[in-house]
Formats: sequence, C-alpha cells, structure tokens
Amino acid sequence: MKQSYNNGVEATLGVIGGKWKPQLLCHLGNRPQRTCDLRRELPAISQKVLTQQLRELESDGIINRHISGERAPFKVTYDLTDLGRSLGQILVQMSVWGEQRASQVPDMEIANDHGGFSNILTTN
Amino acid sequence: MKQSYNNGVEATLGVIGGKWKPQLLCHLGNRPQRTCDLRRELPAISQKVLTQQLRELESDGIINRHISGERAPFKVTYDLTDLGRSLGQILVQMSVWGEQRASQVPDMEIANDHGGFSNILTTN
DNA sequence: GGTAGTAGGTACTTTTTGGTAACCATTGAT
DNA sequence: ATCAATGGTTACCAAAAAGTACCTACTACC
Repeated sequence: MKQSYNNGVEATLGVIGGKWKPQLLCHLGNRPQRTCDLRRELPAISQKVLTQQLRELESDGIINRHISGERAPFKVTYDLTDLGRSLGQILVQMSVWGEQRASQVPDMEIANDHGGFSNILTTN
Repeated sequence: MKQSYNNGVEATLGVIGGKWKPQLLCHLGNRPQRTCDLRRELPAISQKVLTQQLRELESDGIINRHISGERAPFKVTYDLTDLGRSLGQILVQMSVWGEQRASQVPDMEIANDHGGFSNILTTN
C-alpha cells in the first residue's frame, strides 16, 4: 500500500517517530550493536517492541541487519546505513532543543539520558 | 503530573509529534491565522482535534492564542511564540529530509504539500 | 537433565490517539 | 424565523501503538 504524507516533516516522523526509535538510533549511532546489547542498554523495552522497531527501521533503510552463524545461537548485529547517518544532524538538533526545553520547564525531566546524541555530534 | 522523557529527541517529539501539528506549525509559520483559516486550509481535520492540538501547542508555549471580541462570534487568532519560531530550523530540516526520501521511495508520496516549510526557511 | 543465553514469534490486552456526531451561544444576513 | 458562520465542548467509537505473557529453537555449561 502506498503511504501518503502531507509534508516532509510527517514523512520524517514516520521514520524516527516510534517510542523507542530515537534511543535505538542513538545507540546505533555510537557503534554497531547486537540485539542483546540493545536490550541491556534499554532494559524497559520488550523483545516484541524491540524487534518490531528494528524491523521498521530496517525496512525504512535506516539500519542494516547482519546475521553471523548458520545455527542458533545467532549473532545479529545492527548498524546505521548512510541514510541513517544522514539523520544525524536532525537528531542532534532535536536533542538539543528538547534538552534545553526540559531544563526550562520545571515539570519536565530527561530521565536517564540514554541517547543524548551528543556522541553522534562528535562523530559527524 | 511530571512528564519524563528518556532524551531530548523524545521531548521534542512530544511537542511536534501530533498528527496535525507539523501542518499547523507551518501555516502559523507563514503568518498568524484564525481558527476558520486553519480549517479551510486543512479541510480534513475535525474541529475537536484542531482545538485539541492547538491547545497542546499553546500549553507547550509554541503558539499564542489571541481572542478579540467579548461576545460571539469571536475572532480567535493564533501565532508562533519565540519558542515556536525556534523550532523553524528543525522543521525545515525534517521537511527537506522527508521530501528527499519521498522522492526516492516509489511507494511514498507527499500528498498535497500543505506545509513544506520552505516558507519558514525564507523568513528565518 | 536443568538452566541460562541468544534471537525471535504469536495471542491477547491496554493505552493513546484520532475521528464522528451532536450540542451550545452569539451575530448577521435573508 | 431560519440559516450560516464563528469557536468551541461533550460523549462516544475506532484505530494505532505499545505492553504482557508465553512460546519456539538451538547451544553451551555444570
């Protein structure tokens, strides 16, 4: 089915808009990661949702999935594609804007800054 | 209730992430608009959701609401706050990224480009 | 043989979000 | 007197997103 957006911003939100995607992208922005690494770094995400969001990012061409080993236990690694890396600037700016805002609004907090994207900033 | 985000990107998505917010922000980025103007420009949005999203943007400090007239029919005008204008760059970049992506993915289209944000680009 | 680690799937439920339809109050125009 | 325009509100419903719980399959360890 052909998906239709009203503007570019929506199209972009369709890619980075999931609840966990920003954090996943950040961790993958640092370095390639295995599934179990991501689960350790984001203990609150369930397997189902993790797999789901990784599959979506993969089918959107943002990350690559590499499997090594023919029989279980498999070693599955994810990393950013070039397209994924091209989101870096946007994510950094959103991160900065959001952090600045959170620091000014008393009723808002950034819990455990998994994914400040400052790391991406240094590597881009 | 204190709202908590895991990182700045989520905090930003909390503000611009609604289904109609990017479009509303774009139209308001052009010039101040009345409720009925917005409804004419976005015929698909329902009254309820329009009011809802405008209220959220307002309570997030992104837009201002001005009422003129004491008795109905009121004249209600919305415009961007400084904070709202500070989102301009991010929205433009997201717009550009999304449009570029849509032009490369055959199964994706930008329907009726309400809110390309190129206008914001020129005024910022 | 039991347990933990690895990567994932499926069924079901809950929460969040968006949409429909009907309503209020007021004014001005026909 | 009735209707359209203006700017909402409310109760109810539907769809989307996320979460829970349990399942597979294989290996290595003790």
